[in-house]
Amino acid sequence: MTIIPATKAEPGDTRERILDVALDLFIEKGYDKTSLREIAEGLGFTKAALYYHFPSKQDILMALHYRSHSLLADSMASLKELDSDPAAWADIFDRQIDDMLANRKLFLMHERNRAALESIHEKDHDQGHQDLEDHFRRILQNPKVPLRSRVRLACAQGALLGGLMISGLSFTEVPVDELAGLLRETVRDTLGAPGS
Amino acid sequence: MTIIPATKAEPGDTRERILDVALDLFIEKGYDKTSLREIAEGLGFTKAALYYHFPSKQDILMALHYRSHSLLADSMASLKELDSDPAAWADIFDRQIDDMLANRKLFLMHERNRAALESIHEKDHDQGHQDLEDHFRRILQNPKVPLRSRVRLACAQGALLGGLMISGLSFTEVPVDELAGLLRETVRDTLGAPGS
DNA sequence: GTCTATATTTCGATAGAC
DNA sequence: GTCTATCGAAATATAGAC
Repeated sequence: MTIIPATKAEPGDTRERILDVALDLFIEKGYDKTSLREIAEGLGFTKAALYYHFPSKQDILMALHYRSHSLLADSMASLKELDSDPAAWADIFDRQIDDMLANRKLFLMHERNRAALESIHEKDHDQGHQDLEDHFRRILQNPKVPLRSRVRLACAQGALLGGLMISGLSFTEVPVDELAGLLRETVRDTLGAPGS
Repeated sequence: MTIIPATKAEPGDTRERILDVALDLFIEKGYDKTSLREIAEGLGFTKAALYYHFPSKQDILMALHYRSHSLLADSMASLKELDSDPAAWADIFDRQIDDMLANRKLFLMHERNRAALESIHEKDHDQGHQDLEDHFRRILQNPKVPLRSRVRLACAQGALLGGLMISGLSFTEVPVDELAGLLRETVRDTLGAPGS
């Protein structure tokens, strides 16, 4: 398995088209139950042709993972404050909400293929691949952070994912701005009042 | 595929032992990447013996699904109020929190195998199989319920799942009562003040 | 109820022509 | 860049003995 950087070539590129088709199928049927044959059929050519663009099926999933990874780069930049200061969490979530809403499908895929993603994630130690979720996990296990704050952090992350997942399916007609506002206010309440 | 009722025979029953082993493996590796051979090895006998107890691999997953289904039976009973009265939602979640905390593994499995569960869920129309999540989905698509309430409902469900999932991994040493209290208060905030 | 085979299928991956 | 053809592995499921 080789690591494929998340470079976006010009649109219409076969490589990107493969990822788009795979993304839809991974959401609809899940990674494991999606065969390369199905992906190829969705593109109008055969299974073997995929291997010109991706050395393995896992690399297709990896490439999609890197898409979301690069999307959250901005949120990642401000992660250092995350450990020490629970009061700053809400702002970080605010930024995340925008990123995620703009790319719902990517995170829907992530949500529906946790097992598959984690199994390739383990083999990723060669790269300095610091994941947003890894960072969350570390905070949640940090005994210096009050338990109450940790529970609320875990719930806030779940609330955001839950809201996005449902919104990706049920609230497609609602303007993103309105949705973002509602999510922001809800996540803030989940995190709790700063002085509570 | 046949439907297997969630009857609990006496403990030590092979059937239940199979489900326990399968539950652990489905959480750890995911349904798709867990082979019948692995399940059988965890029990000390061979793959073929499983087929005496379950007609197919999917039926093992189904049986586990029915376990969680029966666990939420109580919460289901009070679901009729759910559509009309957002103020009553918090109470229903309260009941759910207890049920889910007492059976974290089951819902952890559910969370990590959404794709697999949904694919068998579609073939389940023969049974009058009213799912809790189905019911939620219906409310979330009901235009009579204010959008703000629907978003908060979706987020509350996500918050609960997120909290449980993390707690199932990180907060194992925390007493359930304390955890339940924190989750209750957090979910309430996620749903929002009754009069807000 | 559990075993030893074995049947059957499907899929990921490769080789090599065009 | 895409094709045909095929390999090899792994998994689900079955048949029938004990």
